[in-house]
Amino acid sequence: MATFAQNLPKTQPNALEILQNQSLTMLVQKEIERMIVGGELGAGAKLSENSIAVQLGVSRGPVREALRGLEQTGLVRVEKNRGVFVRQPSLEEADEIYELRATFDQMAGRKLAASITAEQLKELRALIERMAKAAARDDPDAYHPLNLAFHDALVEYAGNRKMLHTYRRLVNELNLFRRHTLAQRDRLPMSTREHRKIVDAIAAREPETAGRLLFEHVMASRERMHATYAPAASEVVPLAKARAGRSK
Amino acid sequence: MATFAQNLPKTQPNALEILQNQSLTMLVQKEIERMIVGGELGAGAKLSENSIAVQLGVSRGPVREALRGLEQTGLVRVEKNRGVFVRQPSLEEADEIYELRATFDQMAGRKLAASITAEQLKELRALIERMAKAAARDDPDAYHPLNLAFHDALVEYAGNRKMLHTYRRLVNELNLFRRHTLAQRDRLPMSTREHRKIVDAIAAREPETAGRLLFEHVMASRERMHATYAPAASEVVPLAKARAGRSK
DNA sequence: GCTTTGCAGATTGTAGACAATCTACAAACT
DNA sequence: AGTTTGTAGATTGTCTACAATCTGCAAAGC
Repeated sequence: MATFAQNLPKTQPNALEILQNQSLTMLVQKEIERMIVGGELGAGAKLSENSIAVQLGVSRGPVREALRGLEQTGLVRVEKNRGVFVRQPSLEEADEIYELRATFDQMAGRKLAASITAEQLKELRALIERMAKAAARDDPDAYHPLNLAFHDALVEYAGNRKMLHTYRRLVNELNLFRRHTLAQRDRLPMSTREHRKIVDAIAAREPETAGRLLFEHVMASRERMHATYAPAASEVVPLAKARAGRSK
Repeated sequence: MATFAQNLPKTQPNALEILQNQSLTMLVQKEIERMIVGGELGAGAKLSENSIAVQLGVSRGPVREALRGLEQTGLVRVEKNRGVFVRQPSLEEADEIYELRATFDQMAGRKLAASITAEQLKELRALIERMAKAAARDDPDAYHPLNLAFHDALVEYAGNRKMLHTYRRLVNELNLFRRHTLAQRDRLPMSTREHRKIVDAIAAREPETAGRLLFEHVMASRERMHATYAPAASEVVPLAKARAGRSK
C-alpha cells in the first residue's frame, strides 16, 4: 500500500511533493533570494511589495511573509512604513563574517582529517584541478564559483548539518558585501597551492595542520578584501544619504 | 531644533520609537519567542494562528509573518496546510549544535585573552561567584541562567557581533532541546572550578589555553547531556507518531 | 468486526479592501 | 530667495473574506 507510487512513470518525479510542501511563500522567498544573490537586485535596492507581487503573479500576503523570512536570514533590512531593502553589510560586518568563516573552515578541516573518505578526497582534488585550469585561463567568472564550491564541499563533508546551514548563510551575506563593494573586479587569488596543501594535510590525517592552514587561508582572503576595498571606499559614500533621526 | 525632545518629561521615554520601529509583526514574533523559550509552549506544541491572533488581539496577518520569521530562526517548523509546531531538535542535532557552540566558545576565549578589559574580567568573576553560591545552595534554577549569562558574556565581550548573534540563536535552539528531553531535571554541573580556570587563562593572556579549556568545557556538557538523555529516550517515542508519507 | 468512504467542522493559504504613513512637489509666508 | 506648510499620490500595515486543505467521526461495504 505504501508502494503504489513506485510503479508510476517518472514524468513528474516530484509534482506531488511540490504541491504538498511548496507554499507560495516559500517559492516567493526562494525567487527573491535568487534575484539577490544572482545580482539582479543590487545592494541597497528597494524591494517593493507590489512590484514583486505583480511580477510573480501573487498577492502581497505571501510576498510580505517571504520578506519577513529573508529579514531573519540577513539578506534584507526592513524599515517600518518605509520598505524593505537589500542589505549592505559594512566593512566591519564583513570582517566579522570572515572571522567566523575562518573558524568554521578550521573546524571543518579538523573534522575532515579524521573522517574524510577516498571518494570525497577525489571530489576535492577534482575541484582544485578545475580551479587551476580556470586560473590558467585567467577566468575569474569560472574560478570564483569553483572556489565557493570547494569550501562549501569542505564544510559539507565535515558532516555537521547545522554548521553547513550556518556557514551557507554567512557566505550568502558575504557575497552580498562583495557585490556591493566592487562588482566582481578582483584579481584571481591564485591560491591553488594553498588549496593543495590543505587537502594534503587532510589526506595525511593531520587535523591541527589542516585546521590551521584553512584558518589562515580564509583570513588571507579577508586581507585581500581589505586591499581591494579601501580604494573603492569613496564610491560608497553617496549611497549613504541616510536620514537623520533614523539611527537604530 | 533637533533638541526639542530633551526638554520633555521622561514619562514615556521611548513611546515615539516604539511607534516608529515596532510593527505588530515584530511584537508578535517577540511574544511568541518569549512563550517558547519561557516554556509556556512545550516542544512539539502546535501554534494555531487563530488562537495567537485572538490572544494578542491582532489579525492573522501579522501572526503569519511572525511565524515565518521564527521558522528561519529554527524555533518552529512549518508544515504546509497542517500548521506550525515548536521544533523538537533530535539528539543528533543537539550534538551538532553543541559542537558548534564549543567552537564558538573556543574562538571567544582566544579573542578575549587578547582583548579583555579589567572591567570585563570583574564581571565574569562576579558571575562565577554568584554561580558558586547557587551551587552551594544546590539551586539549579538560579545556577542555570547564570551559567548561560556567563557564556553569553564571554561571547559578547569577544567583540564579534555576528558571532554573538549566531551564538544566541544556537543557544536558543539548544534550550529547546533541553526542555523537551527532560524538564530541567539535571544535576548541577558543578563546573565552578572549570570556569575559574577559564577566566584565569584569559586573564593570563593565554589564548590557546583559554580556547582549549572552553572547548573542552562545552564538550563536557555535551557528554553530560548524553548521560541524562539516554534514560529519557523512551519517553520521546510516543510523541513521534509521524505520519507515513510526510518524510521530507 | 474491520476497513473504507464520505461528509461536517475547523484550520490554513491566498486574495482583496481599507487605514495609516511616507514622499514629493507646490503654494504660502517671512 | 529661502523656509515652512499643505496636499496628492504612492506605499506599507492591518484587517476581513473566501477558497483550499486537513482532521475526525460516522455510515456503508466486505
